[in-house]
Amino acid sequence: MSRTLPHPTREQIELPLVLDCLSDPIRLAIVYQLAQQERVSSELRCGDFNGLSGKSNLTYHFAKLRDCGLMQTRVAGTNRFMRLRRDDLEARFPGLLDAVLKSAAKDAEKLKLAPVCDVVEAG
Amino acid sequence: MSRTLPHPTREQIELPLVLDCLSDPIRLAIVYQLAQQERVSSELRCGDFNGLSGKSNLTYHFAKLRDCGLMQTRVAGTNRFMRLRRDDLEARFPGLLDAVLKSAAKDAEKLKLAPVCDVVEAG
DNA sequence: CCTTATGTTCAATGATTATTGAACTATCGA
DNA sequence: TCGATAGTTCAATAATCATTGAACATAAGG
Repeated sequence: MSRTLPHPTREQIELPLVLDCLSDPIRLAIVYQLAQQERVSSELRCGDFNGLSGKSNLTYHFAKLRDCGLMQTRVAGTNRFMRLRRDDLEARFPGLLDAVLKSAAKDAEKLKLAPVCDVVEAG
Repeated sequence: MSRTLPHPTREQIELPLVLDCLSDPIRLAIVYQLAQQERVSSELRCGDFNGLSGKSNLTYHFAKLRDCGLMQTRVAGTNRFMRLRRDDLEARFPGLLDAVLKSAAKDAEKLKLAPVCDVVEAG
């Protein structure tokens, strides 16, 4: 059916919604994992997050992340590819996403985040 | 009544709780106003926030802000003085509070935050 | 003492939230 | 065409949330 999903424009991204989205452990883990993977590929499929929760629950969280402007979803066949809206976030709220990701990285264990590799680099 | 209120230690401050606290417009306004005032005085009374909501609702939000470690409450007579736990936040999540405050400042109008130099003394 | 000003506690309410599973749609590959 | 794969939709649930007002507690000041 619809090949494109609704996303807010850069200007429509709002701080309380972004913070609320990031305050949920599952959504934070999604964003974190997305950020981790960015160097390899800017996109991940829904299925790459199946370890975090059930599929229908993930659909729910993906919608929230998309609605608040944190990530963009691209439909390709039966797959949905998602990426962080880094530039939009940075333009809108400079330094915010990095600060959150760095904070999350500090508590990676406690937050049960993907222990893949280091997300932070020295400034 | 107990003269001291319970606060989490620096190490007990957790990212999701902090983000969730900051995601509420009223609480964000409280934190913002507290940050604005910091150069003049590090503390504000509960009553200084009466413009944001009713007293009992503010008590509720103050408790959330205190419980998550964002602010500290000091009891003095019939007054409660509150301040931002800037150093603890900075130690725990470097750059996070500043990024949020800067982001909030960008949307000050939209978020109906107190104008910079305008500290209301009604009465 | 009494009054006033400060802020809390409590109960009730309506709204939102995260989660689950079953049923469903749509696409790809053999 | 058939069957497997990827993900959504829907309804139901339990939990938490923000908000309100009334009643309460405490301290300061006359």
